[in-house]
Amino acid sequence: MHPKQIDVHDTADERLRRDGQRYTTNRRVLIDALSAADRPVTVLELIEVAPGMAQSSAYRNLSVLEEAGVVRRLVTADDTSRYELAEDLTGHHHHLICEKCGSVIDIDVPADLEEGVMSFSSAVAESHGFRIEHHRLDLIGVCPSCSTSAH
Amino acid sequence: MHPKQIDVHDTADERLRRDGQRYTTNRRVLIDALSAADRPVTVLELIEVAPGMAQSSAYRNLSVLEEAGVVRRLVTADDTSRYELAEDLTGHHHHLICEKCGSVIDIDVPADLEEGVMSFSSAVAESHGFRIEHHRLDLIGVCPSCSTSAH
DNA sequence: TTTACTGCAAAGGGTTTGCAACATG
DNA sequence: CATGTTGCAAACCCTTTGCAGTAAA
Repeated sequence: MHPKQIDVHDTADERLRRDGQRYTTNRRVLIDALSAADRPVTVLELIEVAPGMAQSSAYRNLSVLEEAGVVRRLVTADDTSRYELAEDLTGHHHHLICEKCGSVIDIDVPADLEEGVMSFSSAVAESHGFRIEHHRLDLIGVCPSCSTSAH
Repeated sequence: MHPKQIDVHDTADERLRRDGQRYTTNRRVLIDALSAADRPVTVLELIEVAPGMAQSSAYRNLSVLEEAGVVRRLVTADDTSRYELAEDLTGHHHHLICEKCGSVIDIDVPADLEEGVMSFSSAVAESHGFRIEHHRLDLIGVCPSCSTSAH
C-alpha cells in the first residue's frame, strides 16, 4: 500500500540521530508500546507497560521523541497528555473523543471530506499568515461506557 | 440574522437558575469579559480583567457556567484552560491554533465543508455507539509572531 | 434562615528539573 | 573520556478543595 515499507524503529533512530540523540532501550520500549496501541495513550499507561522506567524518563523521552517528530502529543478533556506515533508513521487519521472520561478512538475520514479540509486549510494559511502544520477534525461526545454508567 | 436576538446575560441567568444557581456579579463580569473577547481566553487573562475576583472563584464560576451550558472550556498546546461563550450564543466556529504559544484565533468554515463534517459525524455516531455532541475542526500551525521570533 | 457564593490558604496532581550515577559512541 | 541518559526526589504550576464568613432568595 505504501510506496515503501517504513520501519518505525529505523525511522525513530534516524530522526533522533539527526537531533544528536540516541535511540536507547527506554525509547524503543516507548515506541513499541505506542506501535502496539491503536489509539493515543497516556503517560501512565505507557509506564505500566514499561516496568522499571521512571516517570521522569518517560516524560523526558516522550518530549525528545516529539521534538524529533517521531511521536505527537495531544490533550483531551481530562488534562492529561496522550501520545501517538507521528502521522507519517501511522497514516493520517482523526479522533473520536469522550468528553466525560477523555478516552480517544482513532477514526478515518472520507477522502472527499479530507480534501475539503485541505483546501480550506490553504485558504486560511494565506489569509492569516500562519504556517499551518496540520489539522484536527475531532468528533466529541459521550462514549457508550460513559452514557451507561450513572453520571 | 437570527430568528430572535439573544441577550447573553438573560440566557446566562436563565440557564443558571435552571441549575439552582444564581447569576452573581462575579459571573456577570466573567460573561462580559468573554463576550468582549473574540477568541478563547485563559483564566489568568480573565482574572486580570476582573480585579478583586479570587482565582478560586474564577475557576469555580467558570465550572458552574460550563455545567449550565453558558461557556465552553478548551485546552490547546500549553496545558492551560481557555474559555469561550457557548456556541449557541456566539455562532458555530472553529479555531486556528499556534502550537508554539498556544494562542487561538476564531475562524469560520465554508458551509459545504461544514455539511460534510455533519454527515460524517452522523455516520460515526451510528457505527461507534457514541452520542456525538459536537466536533472541532482546528487548524494547527505557527502564528506570524512565533515564526518571526528566534527559536 | 436557608442555601448559594465568596476569599483565603492549603492541598492536589500531572509534569518538569537538579543532581549524581550510569551508559553509550 | 566526553556527552547523552537515567532514576530519585524535590520543585513547579495550574487547578481544586476545606472552611468560615457573607449575601441573596
